[in-house]
Amino acid sequence: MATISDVAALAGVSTATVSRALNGKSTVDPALAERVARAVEELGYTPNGLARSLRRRETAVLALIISDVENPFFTAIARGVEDAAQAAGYSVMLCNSDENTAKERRYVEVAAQERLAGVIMSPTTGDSDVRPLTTHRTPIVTVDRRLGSADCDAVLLDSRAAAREAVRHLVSQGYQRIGCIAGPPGVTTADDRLDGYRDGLQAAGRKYAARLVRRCEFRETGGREAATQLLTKPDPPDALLVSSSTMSVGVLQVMAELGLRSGRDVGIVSFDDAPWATLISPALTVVAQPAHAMGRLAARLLLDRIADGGSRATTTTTMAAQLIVRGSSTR
Amino acid sequence: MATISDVAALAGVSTATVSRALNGKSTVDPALAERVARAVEELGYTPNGLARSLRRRETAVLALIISDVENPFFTAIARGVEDAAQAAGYSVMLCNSDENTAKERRYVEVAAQERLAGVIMSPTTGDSDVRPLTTHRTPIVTVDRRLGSADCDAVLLDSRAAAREAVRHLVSQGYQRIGCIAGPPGVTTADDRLDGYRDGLQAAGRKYAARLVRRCEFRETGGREAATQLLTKPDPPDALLVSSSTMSVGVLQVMAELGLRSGRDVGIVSFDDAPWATLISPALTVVAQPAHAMGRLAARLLLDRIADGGSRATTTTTMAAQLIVRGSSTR
DNA sequence: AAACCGCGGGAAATCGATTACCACCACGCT
DNA sequence: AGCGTGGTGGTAATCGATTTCCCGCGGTTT
Repeated sequence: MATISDVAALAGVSTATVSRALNGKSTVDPALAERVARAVEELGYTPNGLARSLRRRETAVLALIISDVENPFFTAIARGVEDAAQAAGYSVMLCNSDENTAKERRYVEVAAQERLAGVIMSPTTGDSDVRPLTTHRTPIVTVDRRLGSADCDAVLLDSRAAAREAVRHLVSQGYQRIGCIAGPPGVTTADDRLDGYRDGLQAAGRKYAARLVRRCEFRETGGREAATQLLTKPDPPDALLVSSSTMSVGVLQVMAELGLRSGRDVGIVSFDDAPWATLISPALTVVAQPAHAMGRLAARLLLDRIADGGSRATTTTTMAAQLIVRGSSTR
Repeated sequence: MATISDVAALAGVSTATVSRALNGKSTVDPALAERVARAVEELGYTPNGLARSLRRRETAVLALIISDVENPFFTAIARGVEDAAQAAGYSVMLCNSDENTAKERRYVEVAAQERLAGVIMSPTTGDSDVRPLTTHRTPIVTVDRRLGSADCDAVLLDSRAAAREAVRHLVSQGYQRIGCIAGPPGVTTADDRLDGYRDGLQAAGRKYAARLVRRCEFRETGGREAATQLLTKPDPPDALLVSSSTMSVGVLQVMAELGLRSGRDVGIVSFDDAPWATLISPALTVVAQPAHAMGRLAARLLLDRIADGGSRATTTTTMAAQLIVRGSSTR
């Protein structure tokens, strides 16, 4: 509860001197600095960050708005962001939009109101509203997904190429009816992966069939529903490209319930390399994404932009995914 | 960039009226309110949250300081906290201390400086330093772990009883040399689980043997190291109680490499019910923790305390874990 | 008719820091 | 001796909201 005036009074100096002593901007007589330090110690003084930020018109806090804290892909991004931010002396406020446009919107508003230094986000849809941020010229970097409505740096994965590559692999393994479980329409990665899936089929001279495709949430329950629909009808797919590891949990559960073995009965390739991918049998073939690196890069781009005041032209960085072939996609 | 004065000027009223119109505290002439609303719209005005919080001496933001964002147990807690906080109109700043006392300390300082409304934390050690918060009377609730140094609400799991129960189960299945992989000394859950393990052995008339116990980080690599040490020596344990699902990933990897099958060769019981627990074969026996409920309760307790100004006596809530027996702990 | 009340709204104080500006002093140079 | 000059440190303005205090006005009470 002590303020800078209390410290100044106790040390017998002005508030200006206390401020200078604590921030080391200008030179202060060592004797006075010592008195200030003792007063600070004695009062247990902590500067009021709100007052400081208000006056300085800046904060050392970033927001990271992700769409699902329980998805390991996003938490890996969060780690990357945090590592880079911490190194630069910034703190990270992690916000979970839960794939919910309203919650996302709320966090965008909070970030704007609290005048945070910048925002990294994976937008729930391509046209999420970020106007509260743009009007304040708060720098934005998107990660994993694109934002159509604002011109900002983006760190993406080449989802389309990765999906194409995955299909090519499944074709090469002799699977005939390759299906796809994709994310919800409007989410850029979901659309991109579906496009890549079609590319892959086309490249192999196969026809696209809507009955082999389902779109659902990027969650375990989404994977369950989609897999149930696809695998319990006549003439089911004999291979599936699944768009996230969270979905794959649901897919694999359904397969176990139906007595289907991955690889032999249904070839599976999943996006995201999960820690458990090698614990199951057969091990899961995955499209590994460099999530940590993506987060780190996004944070660096944001910090750059904060530093240079947004003069630099916006960039889009596309990183490559890596197909790791394991047992679930080989007969 | 517009301020309340700009709005006031455009609407032709005083800043006081603008403030009153926007916050609806006192009655304002509908005609003036309308003019204000139009001016706000036209300027794209967003109130400056820093100035507001400074004046009001309060924020609608909580901090949640957890020790590992990549641990699903903690992200489930985060979900619970967020659900309760959102419902009450609060935002959550999620901070990852990474089991690192220095990072934790930093976030504690940031929370104190930013005058956040309250803090929920799982302290990295029992005597983490939270003085910056206590001097400001910022309410604290600990979750999952206790804090020796401050008197605050706590939401815990009865780790000791759960560990005892797990050992009892392993004994009943006929395992003879039951080992334990526990977390680092000083972390309350780690110590509690180890105590429960000893209780369980004692209750079964078994002797505690240090060579069957390893302490390591709550991570995959920790689990790998501990399992490697325990399982590659002569007279290895024929069952293991593992203190987290993250550790179990490492343990199961090592077992696969050594050609050991869980259940038959080495009985395994792990804390935390992971989504992949039923995907592996045999399925993993777990001590399920009500993480989401723990988070929700912690947030409610904190919000109560914020509301009533900290008059209520502190409480400690201990929740029960549930042993879910699957194949990894039966022969 | 005087006194009183309630209410809407403006002027200015306030929250707690940082910082622009200025006064002062000691020192060195011409 | 007189005059910059550079280093210190105090006074007060400032950031952008909220809130206290007070004034004026219309209506009611006595």
